[in-house]
Amino acid sequence: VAGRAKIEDVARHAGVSKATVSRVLNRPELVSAATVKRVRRAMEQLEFTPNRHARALNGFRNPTVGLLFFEELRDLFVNPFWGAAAATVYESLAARGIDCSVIALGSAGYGAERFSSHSSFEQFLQTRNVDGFVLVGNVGADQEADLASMETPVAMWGRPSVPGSTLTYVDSDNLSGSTEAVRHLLGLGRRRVGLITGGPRLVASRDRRDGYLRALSDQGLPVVDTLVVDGDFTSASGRRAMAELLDADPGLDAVFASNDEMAIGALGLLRDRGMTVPDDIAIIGFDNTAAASAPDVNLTTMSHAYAEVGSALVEAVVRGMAGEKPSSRLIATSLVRRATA
Amino acid sequence: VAGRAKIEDVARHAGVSKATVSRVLNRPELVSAATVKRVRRAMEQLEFTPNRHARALNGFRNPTVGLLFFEELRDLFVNPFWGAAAATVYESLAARGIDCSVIALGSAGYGAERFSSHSSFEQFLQTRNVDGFVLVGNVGADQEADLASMETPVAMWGRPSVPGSTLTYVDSDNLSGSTEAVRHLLGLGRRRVGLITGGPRLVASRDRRDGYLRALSDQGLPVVDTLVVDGDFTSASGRRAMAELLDADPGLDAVFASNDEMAIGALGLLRDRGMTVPDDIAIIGFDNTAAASAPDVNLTTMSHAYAEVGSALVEAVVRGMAGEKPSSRLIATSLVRRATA
DNA sequence: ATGAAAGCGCTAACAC
DNA sequence: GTGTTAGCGCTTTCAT
Repeated sequence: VAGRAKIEDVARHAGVSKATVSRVLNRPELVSAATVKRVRRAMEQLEFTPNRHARALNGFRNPTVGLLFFEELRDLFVNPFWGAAAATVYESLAARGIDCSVIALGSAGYGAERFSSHSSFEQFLQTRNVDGFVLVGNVGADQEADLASMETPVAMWGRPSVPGSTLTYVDSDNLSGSTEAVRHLLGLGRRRVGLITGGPRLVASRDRRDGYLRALSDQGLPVVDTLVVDGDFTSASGRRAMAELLDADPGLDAVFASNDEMAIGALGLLRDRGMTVPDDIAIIGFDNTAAASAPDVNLTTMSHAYAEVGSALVEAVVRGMAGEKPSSRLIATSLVRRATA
Repeated sequence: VAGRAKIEDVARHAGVSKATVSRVLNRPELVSAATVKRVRRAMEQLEFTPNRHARALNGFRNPTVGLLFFEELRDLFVNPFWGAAAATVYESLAARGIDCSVIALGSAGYGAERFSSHSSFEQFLQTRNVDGFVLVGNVGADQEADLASMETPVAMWGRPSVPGSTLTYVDSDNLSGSTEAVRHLLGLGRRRVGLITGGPRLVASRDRRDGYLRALSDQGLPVVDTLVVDGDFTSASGRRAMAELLDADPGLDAVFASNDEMAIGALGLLRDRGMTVPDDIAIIGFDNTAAASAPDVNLTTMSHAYAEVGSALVEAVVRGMAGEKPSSRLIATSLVRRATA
């Protein structure tokens, strides 16, 4: 970064003024073709690259959005769902030429705990000097409120947990999706279907449970309490939950797991017990992560429209950056039929 | 970003000059305690946050390093090895208060193909205005050369493929690691051990193959050509390779897979064929990714010292930013004994 | 210990 | 079409 050529050098080299060089950079149509050419050549010779900070200082937007990730960063890279989510956001950003600065708030990075007061969290974000934020992960209620009140545009992947939040969000329609998942099971003739939830804490988890309940009651089927078991979205918890379900009702014929990882954990247990899927028990997951399509898994699941959610999110921040007030969206999921249901 | 308080506002509010406010920000020891206090209070009241671009323009380093990822971005978030690698780099960066800007060069983002000439690639990187780069993924030879000649410090995860490259790198000692892996197999009394490689293209893959060869020849064992099969680091290829190996030698008693994913693919095939691991065939992988430790996998494998590699990489760029010429490092791997060998 | 003033590299009126 | 000039928000001599 030492001794980089500046606009003034280029100007001297090309025998024009700084302003002309600047115009060539930003609005070449205002400059005569010959001059443009001369200036461009000078730029190349001097290996000139504009200083983004100087441009930014003049209100030039060198758009950068912060990909704000809550919870441990490792999960961003390791948890298949969040990884896929982040990847589509990044790709939409890149397609629009927007830089992406990753900001993880897991304790290994900047622990969210560090931000006691509203203002210190906001300030932390302010100093990043990005033009917008896309939120991914499980945002705490406090931070959700802080974020909603910032002037920098923000768009969140997933419905806000705070009722009446004004935060712009894009989410998969988890309620309809899970309803469809369970209906699919019922359509297969299954009548004793269990649910493995993702715990009571997360909105997506509650939505998926509600879909399960709705599908059953739509068919006039009773909800059996012991057939609803909490997991925590990890494969190990799915395995445990599956065992519990089998204890509760050995005649169980189907299970809806609230995500693929838990479904895979459940599958593992069934395999170990020598049961066959889907003949003995049909299994359906949610998310359609990469692992679900592995040849020895081949899990039937509900898929997010990943790319669509990602680009809707990016569109929302971009609109926000343009001064508009973007609206939230719910995006349909789709059934991916594979071998387990 | 509109209407943010600036230094001048704070100065007026506190009844001092801009210079004093700036001093409070950067070198408070030069300002009287009382003034510092007054200014700080004014800052809080006005929710002042310094403008990073203005500071940068004055040579203030607001360190940001670019995490440059080659190949598809999805892999960063989805491929377990690269994900873990990126996470440790990010964490080391965060621990030092360095911002991280992710730049993926997969075709879905900014395809590396776009950069025909040396200078256009360099220029692309220049405009990111970061202070250093950490390279992750499989860097092409051309880009490796370009990167090596940049003034911005660069540190790469993995040995350069170009012989004699001056690029600073940090790598796991794949050669010793794989030698140890195969020795472990031999120590178990196995004598007919197969190798699933990651293909001839990648340096790490070749190093791991060389380790296999070395371990065998150290024991005076012959290398059987048909027991060395190419995969491509995916689970599916591991599965295929395992089948090939079994065809070549039904009496095979061990396999070293060049990464965990392929080992897991191989495990799947063996399971489907009703063979038991490790009794019939012992399997050892490489990388120690999260999947290897899953309860129903429990793969014996060679682990990278992830955190150490990540922090060595960050230390290297940081030294580079300080004007030093950092040196490359090779970091030892370690055997993680689990159920498959 | 504090203030005044000159830039950092660039953009955007406003003149010519 | 192109040049002149005044900032953008901050840091940093140089005075006082």
